[in-house]
Amino acid sequence: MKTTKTHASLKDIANYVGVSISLVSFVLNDKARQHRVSEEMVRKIKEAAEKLNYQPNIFAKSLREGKSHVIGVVLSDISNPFFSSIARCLEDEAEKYGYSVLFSSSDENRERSEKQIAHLINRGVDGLILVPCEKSQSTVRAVLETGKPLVLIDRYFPDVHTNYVCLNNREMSRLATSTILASGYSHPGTIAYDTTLQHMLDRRSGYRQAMEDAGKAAFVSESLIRECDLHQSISSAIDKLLAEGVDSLLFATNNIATESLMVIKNKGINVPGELGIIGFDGGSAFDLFQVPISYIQQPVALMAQKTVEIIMDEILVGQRLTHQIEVQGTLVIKESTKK
Amino acid sequence: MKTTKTHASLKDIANYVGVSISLVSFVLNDKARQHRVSEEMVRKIKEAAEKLNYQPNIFAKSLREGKSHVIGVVLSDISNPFFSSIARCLEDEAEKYGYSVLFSSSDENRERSEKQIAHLINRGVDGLILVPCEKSQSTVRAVLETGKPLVLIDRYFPDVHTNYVCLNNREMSRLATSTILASGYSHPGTIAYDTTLQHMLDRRSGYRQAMEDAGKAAFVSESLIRECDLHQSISSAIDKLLAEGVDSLLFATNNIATESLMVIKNKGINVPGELGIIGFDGGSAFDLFQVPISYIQQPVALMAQKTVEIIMDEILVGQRLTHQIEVQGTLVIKESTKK
DNA sequence: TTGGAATATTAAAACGATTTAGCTATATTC
DNA sequence: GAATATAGCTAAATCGTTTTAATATTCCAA
Repeated sequence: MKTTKTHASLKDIANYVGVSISLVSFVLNDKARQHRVSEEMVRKIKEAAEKLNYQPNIFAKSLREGKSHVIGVVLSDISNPFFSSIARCLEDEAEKYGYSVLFSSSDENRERSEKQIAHLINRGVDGLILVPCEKSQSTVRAVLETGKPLVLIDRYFPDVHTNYVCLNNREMSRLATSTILASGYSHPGTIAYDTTLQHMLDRRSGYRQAMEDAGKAAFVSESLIRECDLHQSISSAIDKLLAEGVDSLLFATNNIATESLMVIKNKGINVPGELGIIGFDGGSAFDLFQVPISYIQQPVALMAQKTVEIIMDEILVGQRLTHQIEVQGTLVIKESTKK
Repeated sequence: MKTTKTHASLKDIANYVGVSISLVSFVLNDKARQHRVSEEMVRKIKEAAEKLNYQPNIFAKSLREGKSHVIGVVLSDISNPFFSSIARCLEDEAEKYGYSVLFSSSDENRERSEKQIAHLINRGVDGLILVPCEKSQSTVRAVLETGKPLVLIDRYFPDVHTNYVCLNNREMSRLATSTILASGYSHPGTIAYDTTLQHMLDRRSGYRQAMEDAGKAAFVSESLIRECDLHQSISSAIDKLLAEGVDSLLFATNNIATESLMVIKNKGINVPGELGIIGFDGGSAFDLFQVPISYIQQPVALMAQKTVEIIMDEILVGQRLTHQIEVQGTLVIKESTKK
């Protein structure tokens, strides 16, 4: 017959064996030697723990240590393939340290993200991993002030001194653009988000850099779009760019790429003949297009690994060096850029 | 100057105002009236709490109440679009109750999922939402025995009496198949996973039902594949089905569909002319194919809502009725089935 | 003037684990 | 034989809440 009592506690074991709670605690925390517990007692207590199926109460432990063994993560939207793959990798990495991960989706909304961060901190997370949204410098600074370990991922603020892990966005964008040029497209354009977020600025500036390097500074054709009504905006952005004589496009994110490809397909534009294309982030979707799409690949697993490494260092060791890591992307060339 | 002390406690407020801890607790938990705390005292305490920026310590609270206000979720793989969209909806629903969600990806591996479940229970989650993997009836039963609120989602076991929320798989599959037939395809086949999981059996049996109803029981062409080496298996599965004279296909999951479309594209097969197609679950990917793909749409948000509703009922009210919910899918017809 | 309500507040136990300081014996040293 | 180590164990505080039972004060009726 099962009682309502959920689990055996140290006390239960202590009573069962007929010793004090302290002794049981010592033994089960591998401090038996340190506290000179006799061999026989160790055996007895371990047996009892086994028999009573002892599981330490995590609430009590957390209360005592002031640690939850949970990391909080706020990202844009976990249903976005790029972020869900990051999520998966973060989960796997954290597990290696015995840590769990609590996710929140901010939808790029600053207020929402602030609430979520506050909520996570109240939840007692031991550290925070953030994909910060636009103009959230003050939010990030506020987190820094709490002293909670913090790592930004995918994005960073040049004017906020924090840990971060992100792609070498500028360089990858430059490389992609110069690759397009080298493939024989003379007028590449780009579509990016209309945001002040640094990773986006970097992706745009990489494009411009390549154009300058090619002596084409005069022909820089960028379309910036807001995230709302994405489909609508993309459609008119593409119209505009084509009217300007663009013969190839670099898409700054996977969402932009997906929407754009839809529009391009509907317009019946031929890729790569009429239009060359490079996207950010791969994904099976891009291989289903009329022709496989070239793309800039982000080493998501590595990014997650570095991120968790940094945060665990701070949590466990109390390390306080600032790590700012730029990981290298890979340009994956497929059919969409072969004129 | 900031002290290392993280946060103000009830004690700090009590000292500040010069009253007992109990009083502060009453006031801050809105039990002032019930405990006849004077108006003035309520004001003073609330002010002090505000001033000291009081945040209740969740560990202490959890230890006391035996509740964590966290729900654990074990699903196949959070980086799979279907599950990440479920994840997102679960997150949103749970938030309405002030609950957070802890995700784990089992990779359809039973042992892995068992560890994760144990880990989540140790973490003190108040309930579990599971996408159970094959042959994990005993695991599910074990969870039931702990008394933890439990809801299965997407899948269920006919021989285990649990809460679950899933699609009317059989009916949707039947409808999809009969729609294919009605569109003029005479020899539909299906590709599904080689598993004993009920949702997959249902999807297959729906197909067979439709074939029977159409008097075509004789021509039932199913290819079952294992999840490993998905791409390879799919390729040969399609070869086999085509050799059998299949002129249209129903894919039992989004992963199967994605892989299959890739193969079909590479083989240069014309859709819908040579081959009609219906998939499970939509996704922007399917719209990038040569022709938009018809698909069975699952009401993911509704499923998540029902799931969380059931589990919160058990957690908060202690309700112990068993809810077994089948939600209705929608057949979305696009070009891929228009012969 | 004594007893009983009603009001306003507090003390203390409990949740379960960790850890410091302390208490017995017995063993060792000079 | 007295002083001191040492081995083996326990008591009790602590983390921050919640909640029950108790206390103290006032007020009113009998």
